[in-house]
Amino acid sequence: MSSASTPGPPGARPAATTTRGRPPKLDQARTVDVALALLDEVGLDALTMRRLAEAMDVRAGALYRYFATKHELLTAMAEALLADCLDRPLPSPDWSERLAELARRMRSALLSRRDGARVYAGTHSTGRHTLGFADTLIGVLREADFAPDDAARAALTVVNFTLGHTLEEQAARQVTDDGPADPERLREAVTPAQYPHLAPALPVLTSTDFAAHFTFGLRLLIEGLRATGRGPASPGADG
Amino acid sequence: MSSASTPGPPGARPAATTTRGRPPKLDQARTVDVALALLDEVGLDALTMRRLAEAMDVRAGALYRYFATKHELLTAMAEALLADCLDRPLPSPDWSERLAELARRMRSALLSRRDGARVYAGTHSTGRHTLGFADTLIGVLREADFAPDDAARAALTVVNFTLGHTLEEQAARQVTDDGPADPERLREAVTPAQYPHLAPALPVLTSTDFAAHFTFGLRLLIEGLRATGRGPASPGADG
DNA sequence: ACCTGAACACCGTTCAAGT
DNA sequence: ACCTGAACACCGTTCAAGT
Repeated sequence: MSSASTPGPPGARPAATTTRGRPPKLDQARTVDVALALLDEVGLDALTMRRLAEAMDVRAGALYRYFATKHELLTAMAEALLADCLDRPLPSPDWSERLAELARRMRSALLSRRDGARVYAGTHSTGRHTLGFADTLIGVLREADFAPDDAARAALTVVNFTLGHTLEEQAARQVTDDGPADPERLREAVTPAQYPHLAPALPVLTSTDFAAHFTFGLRLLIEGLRATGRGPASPGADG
Repeated sequence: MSSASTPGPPGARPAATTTRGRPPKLDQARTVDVALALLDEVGLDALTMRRLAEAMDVRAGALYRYFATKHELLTAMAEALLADCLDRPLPSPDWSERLAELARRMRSALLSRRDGARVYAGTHSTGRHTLGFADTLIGVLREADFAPDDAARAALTVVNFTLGHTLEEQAARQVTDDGPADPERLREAVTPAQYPHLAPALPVLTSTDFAAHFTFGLRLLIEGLRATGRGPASPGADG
C-alpha cells in the first residue's frame, strides 16, 4: 500500500557496494513505513523515537544515523503521505474539475493516517511528492489561462484551506475517551439567548458530513476563481 | 493590553469570601497572561509547565490546581488570543466587507503571539470569545440572506482558510537558526526542468507579503459566495 | 486553601564503545 | 558501517505533607 520515498537528506549514501557484514536493520524508507504504521496505532502525541525504535527492534539512538532529528523523520513522513496523489491521471479536462480533484486527493492523503494533517502542518517537505503536487496544481491553473501570480496565490489558497479543513476534521473525529466529546460540550455552552446565530447552526457545524463541508468550501474557491477571471493580471484593489 | 478571560472550568470557585491567609500567588487569568508572554519569548515547543511555573515563582505542581492538564491551559490561551476580535464595531454595513474584516481580525489575533496559530489549531475552546466570534461570523451571513446551512458552512470555510493561512504564515516567518531557511531550500530543490510551473511561481510563493496572499484567498471566498447567491437553499450538486 | 518536595514514568539526543 | 549502552538534561503529572 504505502511505499515511502526517500527525501534525500544531506549525507545520504547509496546501498553499500558490497554487503559484507550483516545487512542494516534500518533504512530510511522502512523507518518511514513503520513510523506511519505506528502513527495509525498510537497517534502523533505517542509517536516517540523510543517507541518507534522498539517497533523496529533497535535502540533509539540508532534512528539518528538515518534522521538527524525527529522533525526530519516527521518531514519524511509528511512527504510519504502525499505519495499517491499523482499516481493516476486527472480524469477530467475541465480546469475546475481538475483543481477540485487535486484538492480532494490532498484531503484523502492527509486523512489516510491518524493525525496526518498535524504531521503535514508541522513540516515543510521539499521532496518530489510535495513539490510535484504543487507544480501540478499551479499547472492546472496556468493551463486555464490564469495569470502566473494568480495561479500561485490560488494554489496557496486551495492548499491552506485543505490543510485547515483536514486539521479540524481529524480533530473532530478524535475519540476523546475521557470527558464529553466536542459536540456535546458545544451544545452545553451554546445557548440560543447568548448565541442567536450560532445555536441554530450547531447541527450543521457538528455534523460528521465533513465531505459536504469540504465540497462547499472548494466550490466557493472555484466560483471565486471563475469570477476573478483569467488574463495577464488580477483585478487588484480596484476590482 | 491582553487581559485573559476565564473559560470557566468544572471546579471553579469565585474569589474566597474572606481573604484570610495570604492571597494566592496564582489564578487562571494571571497564569494565562504570563503563559502568553512566555509563549512570545520562547515559542510553543519550549513552553513547558515547569518553565511557566518558574516564571510565576511557583513549583510546576501548583499549576494543576488551576488547569487540570497542559492542554486545558493551552485552550484558555487560545480563547484569550481571540479576546480583541469583537472589541470594536465592524465599520462597514456591507456584508462582504464585514466578513473580510472579521477574517482579518482573526488572522491578526493568531499572529499577535508567537505560534499563536499552532496554539489555536491544537485546541477547541468553548469560551465566549471563540463562540462570540463564530456567532458574529454566521450572523453577518444570515443578515445578508444566506441560507442557514450555507451561512454555517461558509463560516467554517473562512475559519479553516484563515487557520491554514496563518499556520503557514507563522511557520514561514520562523527564523531557523541552523540550516538554510525554507525559501533557500526550495530554490535549491525546485529546478525549472522538473517543476516547470512551480519554478516561475517561487518568487510569489516565497514572498513575505502574506497579507497579499490572505487578501487574495479571502476575495476568492467572497466572490464565490456572491456567485453562490442568497436564498433558502444552496444550489447543491446540480449547480 | 494553596503550595512544596519529591517522586513516577517518561522524553529527544549524544557519543564512546563494541562487533 | 551500524548498532548498543549509558548517560544528559529535560518532560507532564500526581500526591502526601507542610503552612
